[in-house]
Amino acid sequence: MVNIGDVARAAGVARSTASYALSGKRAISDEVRDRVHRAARELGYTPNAGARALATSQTRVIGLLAQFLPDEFAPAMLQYIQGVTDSARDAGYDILLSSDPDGPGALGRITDSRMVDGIVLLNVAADDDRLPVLRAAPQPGALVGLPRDCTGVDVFDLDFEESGRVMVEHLHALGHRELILVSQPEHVIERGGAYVWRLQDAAVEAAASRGLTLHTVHGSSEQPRIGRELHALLDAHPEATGLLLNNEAAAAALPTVLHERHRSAPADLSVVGRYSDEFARTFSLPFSSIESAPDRLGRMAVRQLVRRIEKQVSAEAPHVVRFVSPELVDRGSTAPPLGQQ
Amino acid sequence: MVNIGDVARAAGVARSTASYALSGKRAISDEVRDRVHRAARELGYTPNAGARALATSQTRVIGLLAQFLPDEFAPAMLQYIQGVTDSARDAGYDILLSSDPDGPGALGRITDSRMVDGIVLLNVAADDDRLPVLRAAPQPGALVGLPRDCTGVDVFDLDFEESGRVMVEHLHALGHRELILVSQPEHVIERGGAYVWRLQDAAVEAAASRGLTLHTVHGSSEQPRIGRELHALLDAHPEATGLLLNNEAAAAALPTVLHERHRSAPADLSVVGRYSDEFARTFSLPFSSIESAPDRLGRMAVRQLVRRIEKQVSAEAPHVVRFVSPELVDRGSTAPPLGQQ
DNA sequence: CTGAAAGCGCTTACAG
DNA sequence: CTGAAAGCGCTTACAG
Repeated sequence: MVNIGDVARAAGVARSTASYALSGKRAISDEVRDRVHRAARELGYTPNAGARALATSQTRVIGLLAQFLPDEFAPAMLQYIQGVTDSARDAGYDILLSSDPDGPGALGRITDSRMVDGIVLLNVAADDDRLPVLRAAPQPGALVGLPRDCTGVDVFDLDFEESGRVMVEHLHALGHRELILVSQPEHVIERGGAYVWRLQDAAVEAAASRGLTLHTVHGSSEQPRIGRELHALLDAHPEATGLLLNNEAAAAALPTVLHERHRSAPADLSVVGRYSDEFARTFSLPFSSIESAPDRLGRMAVRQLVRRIEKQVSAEAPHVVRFVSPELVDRGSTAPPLGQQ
Repeated sequence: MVNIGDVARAAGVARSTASYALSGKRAISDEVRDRVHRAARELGYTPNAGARALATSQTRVIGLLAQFLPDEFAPAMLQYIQGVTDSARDAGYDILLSSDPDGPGALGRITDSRMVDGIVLLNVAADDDRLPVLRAAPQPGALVGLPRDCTGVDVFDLDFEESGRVMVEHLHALGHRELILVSQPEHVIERGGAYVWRLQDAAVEAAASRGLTLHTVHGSSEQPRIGRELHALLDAHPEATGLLLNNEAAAAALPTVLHERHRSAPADLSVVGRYSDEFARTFSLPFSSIESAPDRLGRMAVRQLVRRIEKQVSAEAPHVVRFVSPELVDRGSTAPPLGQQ
């Protein structure tokens, strides 16, 4: 393989000159620069990444720690990965993807061996066991998801509290008085999925302050079980006129459930979910929803991470905790309840 | 950060001795070995990946070239990525993930800079423009998907021809005489998605040789359009009693379509798809299907790639083209046609 | 504006 | 069984 020595020789200059001509890090006469560039092109020169990393302590690689959890809905996960991967590429970084079930172990190995310049953590739990490792690492880290303790990392997440409020307020404004909220399974909470109760608690409070009845329940994340649960739920609360879904699997199952009950939204039931527009299209979901913005969150995390890596923001600059405001995407699945139109 | 010199000093030996003690590549007295290992552990030593790569020309990283195409069904893609990522980890390799729309460019950059020891190509087209780049690269490559020309790479794919035959034969054996096959969109073929016509041609031939009527059609890959297309299709061929789906979006949309028509499988229509069991569970699809085995294919590709990387198979050893035999997973969606039970 | 040299942190022949 | 040294391919102070 051709190295910088070959390029230098072909251009008739020293290796250091070839390096500077290529990087542009110091003034070079036009003539020499052209000769070096031509030689590099003709020989098909690409710098050796390992050597460069060794010399500069920079790899231009970002570590992406994802976890494919059996109780998470995989298609929803993919969009975060895409957002991170795409924006990393735009910023000139490659992605080292780890889905090792041993998150702390994989993270420590990747950071200690200096394979990456920074880390993006997906699927962050309230007391995420990867966080101590990340804080001890020399590289900066950005999270998608809100942990209990945000010190030492930049954090990005959907504003789940506000999402819960928006859902309730939207249906309240239309005249609904009895609602059901289907959240993720309970073991997602046990694992530290704080977004579940963040949305739920806010929804409960918003409902209480408006004198609404709100039934809360944890749905399964598996098909076809969640379908049966939805049937049971609608049977149990025949008076409820509004359904809130903070559970992707429930949203994906609902169209079939409604068909089976010969019901439709919004005629018989107003429905508001919480998922991305991409998700809605993939599953052909006709329900209005709070946009969960996975691509945007991934993009924000990478941007801030790159700023830290490239010292565009000082290491002492305070870390940010930034929430994306929920936006209700109207797909026409809500209306005033029956008898109130 | 602690390096091998620190470990050697702490253990009171030379750096070379520390290196050998850690790698076990030559005989070391028990006492020295223990001292070195203890020092490494106490200091928290992890070798610098760039330095090691520079010295050994091995990175222990595999490049994974995926493409998120707008006309591909994203959830199906994720499973291939998971299969590759998981088995790479099991073999002791990390994954560098690229989803750059400029496949050849990204591939060339990654291979030329020696960031990876080998390459896995996903989503391979008949005349894939990444293949010339891969063949010119010094690293071995493994593909998931069959290109027209397989020279210089190891290839793994589902046996789509046999899949088409199995689908037709299965329904023929049950007594069906008129079938419909819904394939992927036409532009998937134009882009080089050979699996579309590989399955279709084989199905057409199998049907012809048995005197069956087989209507073939290209379905869209978007919701809700594919749903409307399915309705139109079933309207157009009221005599057809069997439906074959080589189109994930169509499979995902079919339950709703059947509900809307007050039809069910297998009572009114026998249905056979081609997708993974994981996919069936995610979308709660009740249709029997040819298992597309994305995890298994990803695993096979990585295994063979690792064998080449680690020279367990000589560089001259002939490259393999291996097909996974289709297995029909019975979910009870096929039966003899109406009036023949 | 350009070059000779040191150094990044490893591994591995070469000596003993 | 162990050590001193060279070398992998870069970048970047240091000199001129």
